[in-house]
Amino acid sequence: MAGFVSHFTNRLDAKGRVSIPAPFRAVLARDGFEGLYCISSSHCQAVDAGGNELLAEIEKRSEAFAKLSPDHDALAVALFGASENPKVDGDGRMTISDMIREHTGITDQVTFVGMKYKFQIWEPEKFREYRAEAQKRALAMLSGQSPASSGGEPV
Amino acid sequence: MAGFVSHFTNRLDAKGRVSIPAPFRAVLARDGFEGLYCISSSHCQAVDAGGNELLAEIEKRSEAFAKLSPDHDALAVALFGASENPKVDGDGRMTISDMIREHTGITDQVTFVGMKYKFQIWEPEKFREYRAEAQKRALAMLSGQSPASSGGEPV
DNA sequence: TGGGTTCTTATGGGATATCATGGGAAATCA
DNA sequence: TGATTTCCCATGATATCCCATAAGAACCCA
Repeated sequence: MAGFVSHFTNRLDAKGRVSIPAPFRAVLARDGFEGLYCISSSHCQAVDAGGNELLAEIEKRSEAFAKLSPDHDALAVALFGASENPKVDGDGRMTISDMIREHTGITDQVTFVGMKYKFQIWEPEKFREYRAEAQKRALAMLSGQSPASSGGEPV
Repeated sequence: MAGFVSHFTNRLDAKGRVSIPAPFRAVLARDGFEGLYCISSSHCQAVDAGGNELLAEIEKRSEAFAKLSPDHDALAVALFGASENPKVDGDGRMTISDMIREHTGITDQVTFVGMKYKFQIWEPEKFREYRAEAQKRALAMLSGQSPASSGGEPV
């Protein structure tokens, strides 16, 4: 499988529920995580979501510091305090919590963006802006470092 | 096998399906990838498609950055947010998504262009234009012109 | 070499399954 | 007990599966 890829926009219903895109559910099922792991992104108005693979990545971060140390505590609060573990109902829907609403500005629609090992949850319009920016940035990053691709993509 | 070579133009049916050329299907079968991996090209109105070999190429690009960092996120959105993982039905057909339609301008016909480790999906007329340009460029490169002459980004 | 035969391939279309979404009813919480 | 959450079912739209067919390519055998 190719992990979380592509992006989808779904509607919130009157009860605050939204369908997680079916292809993403398939990836989560394979990952084996119970429900969904969510954590507010520290550098943009989106929420990171995923399963064990994302969680492992987060944990790796705090492992760099000795447990019980002030640094570790601070990081743990920042990371896990900003986390949630929403349930997924039998029809593959999650409810958007107040925390997610506040952090993302989501009102009636949700955009899910695949990022391979995780996906992000965005307010659609904010995502469009971020995406345009990300594309510019990606182009700059890739032409800066990749060995052979600056002068026109090799066939 | 020689990878994806030659090019083919097939018709879209009323349901938005199109047959992937049989020689390409043979290459994909050997590659072993589930379905098809597609990603919008950042520098022309085409979609890159392939299997594990293409995916590995894409993944290599983001490996240079630490996961969860702003750089990695931006790259992942640009790359994997613009990717898809379409199924291939029992008759070797894929459906052309809205994302591909918008990016390529495809309406009723699709041109598949072999590029060895991947192939591209084009609107036929746009491909003809691009091809004429590419041939000129190739000629210049082969006859030893300075690579700087590739200056004008095509399309 | 020629001509018939079989396979493969692209394409069409009907039947079926899946998905996103809505809403009622039961369960849970405060 | 009132409000919210969870579970379950309904529905329309879309996607998928499966089979049919026609044209062309490959094959075969005299």
